[in-house]
Amino acid sequence: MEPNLEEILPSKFYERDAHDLARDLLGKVLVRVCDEATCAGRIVEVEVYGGVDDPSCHADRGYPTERTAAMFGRPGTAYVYRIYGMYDCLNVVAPPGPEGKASAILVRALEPVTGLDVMAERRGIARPLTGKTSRALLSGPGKLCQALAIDRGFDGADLQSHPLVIVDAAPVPDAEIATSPRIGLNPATCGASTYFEWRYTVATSRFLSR
DNA sequence: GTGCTGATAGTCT
DNA sequence: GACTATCAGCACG
Repeated sequence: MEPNLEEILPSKFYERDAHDLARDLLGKVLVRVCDEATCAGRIVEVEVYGGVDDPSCHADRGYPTERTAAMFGRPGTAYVYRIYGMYDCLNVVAPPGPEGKASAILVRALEPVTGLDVMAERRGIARPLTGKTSRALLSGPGKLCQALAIDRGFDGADLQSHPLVIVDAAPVPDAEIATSPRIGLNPATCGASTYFEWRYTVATSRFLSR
């Protein structure tokens, strides 16, 4: 079904438990409006961070730093950080957990919807796209930020106003949602949280990060 | 298909 | 000074 790129998700959508929110973000569409084109992708993979004690969460220490301040902001805003010196990653800020611990949802992969040409150009991928190269457009947190031209300028930005919004689309049935451990965590520093199944994916999608 | 390596710079100790 | 919520490219089977 074709998403309505005008139907922006309201603040109320973000006002609930981060895990419920993460499940319901699956299937919604991230829309990036820029001069060249409107680019959009359907969310098919997310991970929850924080909300409770979670050493893998950047905000686990409980107070904001210059980098993590946005994670302590209003639900439905963006937290964008740089990783490995070269990639930016987009998170959706979620409400804090019961003990006031900050929480956010990392957007890990999207299924291309519109603006494929512009996204391919930003990613340095040759056109025309094939099945294989279209998969490479948005199948990872660093990749999707590159394709949608999302950088740390969006840190703290509201996801309910252009040029970056999340719009409504058909929900994903529970039967199609899979959970698994989060990607890239280090057991030495993250302990048991390394194995929490806090990664939510649309199991039927061929556009996942792995 | 799997697995390893290097690139790269900001953040916190 | 150590570490990192990654990716592309290459080797290998």
